[in-house]
Amino acid sequence: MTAGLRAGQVAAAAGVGRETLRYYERRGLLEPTERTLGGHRLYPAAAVTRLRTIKAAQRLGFTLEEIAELTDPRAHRRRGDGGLQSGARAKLDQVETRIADLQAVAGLLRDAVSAGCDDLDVCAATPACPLPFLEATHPAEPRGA
Amino acid sequence: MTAGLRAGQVAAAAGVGRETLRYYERRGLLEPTERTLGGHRLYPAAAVTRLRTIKAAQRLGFTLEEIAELTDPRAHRRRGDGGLQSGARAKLDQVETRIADLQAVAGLLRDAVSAGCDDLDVCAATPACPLPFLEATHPAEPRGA
DNA sequence: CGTAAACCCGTACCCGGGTACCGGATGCAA
DNA sequence: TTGCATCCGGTACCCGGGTACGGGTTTACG
Repeated sequence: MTAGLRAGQVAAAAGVGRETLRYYERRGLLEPTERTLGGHRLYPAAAVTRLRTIKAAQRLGFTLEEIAELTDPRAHRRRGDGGLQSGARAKLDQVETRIADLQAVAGLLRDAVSAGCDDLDVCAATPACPLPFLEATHPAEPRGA
Repeated sequence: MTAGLRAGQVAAAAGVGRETLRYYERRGLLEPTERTLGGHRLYPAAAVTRLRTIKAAQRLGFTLEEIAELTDPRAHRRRGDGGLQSGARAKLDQVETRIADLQAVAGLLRDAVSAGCDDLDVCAATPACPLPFLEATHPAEPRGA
């Protein structure tokens, strides 16, 4: 029966902004809380843990939507169906693919540097230019550097 | 003195949408073209090359803004100042950092899988959980997976 | 010359993950 | 009880890289 934490306390404890709490509630990442008579939210202490969990998952590369789906108790996953396990494996695949892409990009950048490529437009015209001017091998993957 | 290519021809040849041509022109990536009397754009053949160059640079992880800056002939770089060289080296650094981050993430995901972590909220409460619930080591880097 | 396709411009919308702003209402302590 | 901190809800804005829409021209072909 803890009296409940105020929004600002939870936010400070979890290292997020107060607005973020409302945002996560809208997104279904935090359950709607108890309220005071006046309508102010009262969070259980577990909410702080929950927020840390969310942040940890984000650092692992999960989107908020994925986190909501993987950890929503109401969702269509049954207890112990290994939702997180398979989610983590799938995410690991994505991350590894992404690493491979970036390693290819790094290779190209090294080539461009060592080829002494000074001007993209000029370089594009020389046959020695190592850069791939072909149509996107797979489209626009490495964008968010 | 080629007569000039129509927007649709250039777009098709470069594998981009027609809207993208206008967008790039607004962004300063394509120079304003000649126009017909009626106001339709007439592109030189080089525009297609230019677009491929832009796409290649994007694949290397440059943003449109960086590309504009690195390849704008009017910009403050003088001919042969190696702007692209140093740009490529800087970008290479960024990419390598990103790879390292992602490798750390992949390691954590592997840990989470092999630890049999089934439920984030539960796992977070156990001391055996390998996930970092500390405050962001460096904030939110691996987001764009 | 008629008609359909291509093109023009401006604007709004999309994704993800928040942040900022606002006026008004509440909570808490002195 | 008063005064100030906190909180409420709704909405708008930010980043990057485009895409979509819609009404009005213009061009090209038969």
